[in-house]
Amino acid sequence: MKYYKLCRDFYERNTLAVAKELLGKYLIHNSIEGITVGKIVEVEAYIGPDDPASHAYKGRYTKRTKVQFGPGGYAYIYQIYGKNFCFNVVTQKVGMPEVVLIRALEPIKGLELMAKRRGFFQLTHKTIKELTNGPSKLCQAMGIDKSLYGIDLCGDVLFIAEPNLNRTFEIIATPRINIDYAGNAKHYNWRFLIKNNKFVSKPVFEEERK
DNA sequence: AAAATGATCCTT
DNA sequence: AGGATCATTTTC
Repeated sequence: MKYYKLCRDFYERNTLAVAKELLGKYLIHNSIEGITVGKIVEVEAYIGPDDPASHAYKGRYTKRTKVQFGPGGYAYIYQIYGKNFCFNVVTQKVGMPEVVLIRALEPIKGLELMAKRRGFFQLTHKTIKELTNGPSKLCQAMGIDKSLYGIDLCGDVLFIAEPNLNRTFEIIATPRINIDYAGNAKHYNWRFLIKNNKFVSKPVFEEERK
């Protein structure tokens, strides 16, 4: 497969720009079990100390959020609701704790390994759709857990690449999911997804669009 | 030391 | 629509 790996310069920019440009890119994990690849179809931006939905709100610096404060292009992985992991890419420069949460992938390669990790016994249209259509589902399918916390995405284990293809698509922006506690920020359209893609975590209905 | 809180998932 | 489930953070 031909692709162009994204590195520091790509990540250390405006977070909303990075979020939108991540759509259509390939997330690749070279693990001991094998290689898995998924196309990014849904993301959310979490933008620093002023964003009430961000783990770094008001500059909160803990063992968990530490990596957010470093340079862009590193993996921010955290555990939520006990068993589930979420994978984010750190954006912007040192001292700016901003990230993009990867919320859904379209499975591209290593589907059998993904199914095995997800506990599915066979690949059908139904199970393929359930492989990576959610932030924690994709972590399970891709073999991403806390052991990869802080890993450099400019390396060869876990990284994002631009595929050598020229497909175009429309981007839809909506409010972020499950952040009702975030006050006014819950209305910001900081969730981005590829229009009409079947692998997003939650479909966007026409009547919801302004 | 104890309580509160989920950037979710799965089943009903 | 609700329960599971437990690491992480916050509060006392």
